[in-house]
Amino acid sequence: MEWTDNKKTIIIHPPKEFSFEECLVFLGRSNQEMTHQIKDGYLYKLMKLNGKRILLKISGQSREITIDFPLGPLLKNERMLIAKYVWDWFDLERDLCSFYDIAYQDEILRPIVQKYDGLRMIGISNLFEALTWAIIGQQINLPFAYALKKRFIEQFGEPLEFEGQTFWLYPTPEKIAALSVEDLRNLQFSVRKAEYVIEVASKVANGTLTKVDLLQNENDDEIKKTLMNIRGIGEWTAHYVMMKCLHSSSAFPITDVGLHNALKQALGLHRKPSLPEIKGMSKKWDGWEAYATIYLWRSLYD
DNA sequence: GCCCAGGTCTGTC
DNA sequence: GACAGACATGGG
Repeated sequence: MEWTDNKKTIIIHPPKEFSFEECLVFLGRSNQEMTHQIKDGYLYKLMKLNGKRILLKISGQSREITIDFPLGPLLKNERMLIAKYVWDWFDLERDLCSFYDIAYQDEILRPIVQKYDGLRMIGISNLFEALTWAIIGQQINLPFAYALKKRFIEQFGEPLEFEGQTFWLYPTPEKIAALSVEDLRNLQFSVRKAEYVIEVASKVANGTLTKVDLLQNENDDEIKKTLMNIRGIGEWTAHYVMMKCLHSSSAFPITDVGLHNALKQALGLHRKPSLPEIKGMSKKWDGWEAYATIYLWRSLYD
């Protein structure tokens, strides 16, 4: 991790293959997003560290990311944890050179990685958030998924008012574990989805499901098995969470509808590619399937 | 009205 | 192991 600690401000020094602007486009893809906000080119993120609320105000220049703390100065240890958080958020530990090498050899990926050069896998560090967001988004269109998440956060999350804006902390597993199915039905969750979310909340709240434990697994296959033993987590969700939360570059939500549409478009097909076809073309992406997916998803919204 | 959305589970062959 | 049907709702 490369960063400079100026006490009031932190400056992150990302590796060369990074574009703050491209990441900002991704983060700004829905105006219903409540887990962060973008205003006047600044990215705001509210988080809680050891019970203390911290608001990050982030801006990107060509070779650095600057983080300010509008709520007041932080302790040295807190600043280090925040630097680490942002470093992981933008997946800056990863060396993208070999991905770009592979992608430039591939007819499908080449134009896309050229176009969105510097985009990185934006993470969801909070396991509970990653899991529930994935469950919420299952089988419904994205705008509706965002609408559900927005209601979920506004109903059960924690707000912070600052300079006329409201920032939100994601609901805690403890709070959600105590809900009834009916509480979530009121937000237009299906009965099934409500059950899944509450059950996952219970597991996280009672400590039987943790990020640390998941990362203790031997390999991605073991992590996947562990996740898929949980009700509501199938193949797609397991891979999504491995990408977004556990930093797996080879996770591959191959059944994803968005991925299918992106490939259809990239290849100029009249139908969506079949699973065997996708397996065939993804052989070239070995080890980088998650990044291929991120770039293909990106190609869908502009 | 019909089909498709960031799928998963259950029951059946 | 493969496959149909149910699940809830919104948009085209």
